[in-house]
Amino acid sequence: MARDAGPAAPARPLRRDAELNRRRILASAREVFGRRGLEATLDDIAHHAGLGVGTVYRRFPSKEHLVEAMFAERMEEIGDLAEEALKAADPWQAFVDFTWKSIELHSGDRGLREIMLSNKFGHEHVAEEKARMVPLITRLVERAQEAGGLRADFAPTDIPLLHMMVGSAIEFTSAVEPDLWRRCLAMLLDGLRAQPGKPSELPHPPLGVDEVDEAMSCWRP
Amino acid sequence: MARDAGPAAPARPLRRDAELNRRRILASAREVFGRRGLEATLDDIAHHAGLGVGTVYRRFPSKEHLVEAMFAERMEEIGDLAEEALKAADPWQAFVDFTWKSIELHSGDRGLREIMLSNKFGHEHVAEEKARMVPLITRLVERAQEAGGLRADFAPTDIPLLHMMVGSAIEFTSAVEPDLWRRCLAMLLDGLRAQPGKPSELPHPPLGVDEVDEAMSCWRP
DNA sequence: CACAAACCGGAGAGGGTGCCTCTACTTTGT
DNA sequence: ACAAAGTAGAGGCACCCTCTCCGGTTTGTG
Repeated sequence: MARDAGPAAPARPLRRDAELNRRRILASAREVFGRRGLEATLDDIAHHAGLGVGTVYRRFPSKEHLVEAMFAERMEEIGDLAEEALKAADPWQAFVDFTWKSIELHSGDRGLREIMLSNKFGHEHVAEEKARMVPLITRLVERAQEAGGLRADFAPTDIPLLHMMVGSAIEFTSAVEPDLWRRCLAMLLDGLRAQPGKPSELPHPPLGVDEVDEAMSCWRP
Repeated sequence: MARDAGPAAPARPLRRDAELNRRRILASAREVFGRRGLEATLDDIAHHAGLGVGTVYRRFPSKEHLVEAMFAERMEEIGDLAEEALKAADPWQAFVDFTWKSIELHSGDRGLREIMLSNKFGHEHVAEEKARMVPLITRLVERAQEAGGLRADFAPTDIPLLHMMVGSAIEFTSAVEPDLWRRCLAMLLDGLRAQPGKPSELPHPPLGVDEVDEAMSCWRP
């Protein structure tokens, strides 16, 4: 509120090596948070970047700050997706496309999923981005319903649930068959149609029995 | 393998107070594991039972053993459910009923969900029970498909995924609206029909916007 | 080139958690 | 009444994470 120097006041540019390392840290964080979720430690991120922990803390005051810096832009992408979807001609198709694309964005990034569905991590920027999406998604849902594509009893607040459910399928199978969530989402979407016809063709074959076993061995609550 | 005295060799019955406390421990474990999942500590369980930790360790050699003792019978219940469902007349209805009932069994018990979907906890007995269920569920699925109720591209290995997905919805909303999973499962099942008609009536109203927010605040990855 | 400012590495402080043990004390039941 | 069985819960041990500190290195400017 009373922060004098805006974020666009880099008093002096970073030294060349420092700037290079800053980028290394962000790249490493993206990968490590993506794979292991926000529970990954800054030590992990530092070492994965080939740096010491101190270097990370010199650049980012805390883990929170790094997380915020990392995921602000990715959240924006999802918001943009919703905005774009509202411009599409066919409202049902727009809804379906938005769902596929937004989950596609999650799919490789466990950290992003956690940020989106929990309030415990991001702060201002992340919260703003979430708030921006509420009316967009509401509109998207209403349009799809008015057009008779989406079942009338679906509610905008079911969207996070949907992301949660598919997200858990992603987490469960990612070690074994990282694209299997497409199968789950396709079935789910079949259940959301107002006037369902034949079941749609599933975009991914089922797991084998042994793969289920492996998934159960990798997954931890 | 070379364990001489079978499990049915209680050399001497427990002292009266000890037996009472053993039951207190199991009851407490059931409740605490159910609410907090298997990450709950034995200290928590002991204190919730009004006992000291030492008492718990006198009765159960380790946390693992307590978990195994706790959940063996509940796993059996689910297996029995599948067996029973195979006797029902209408194969599709049998499939649907089994799904509702088995998830109903999970719904209040986070520990049970974790046991079922992860291989990291139970040992022998739990694994046996899981193995017993495989052919039962396969048969249940095949019958429902042959009867033309269940979509033909559904696979028995999709069942754990389904449990996973609904389970995550339970976890996400349990603090806010513990029965909301019924809504999710109803939509999911609509997506599994071979010849869907109108969408089924949802058994639970949607969350409110503020409830979503609360769920996001309570939920942790 | 020389030198101050900026930067790096990583050991370890500080604070936290959980499993399990150990012993002085209490209860049971013969 | 007394030995055997049971109990409480403090604390040992091992582990983990965030963040700090400081001796040594790099950068880029005068």
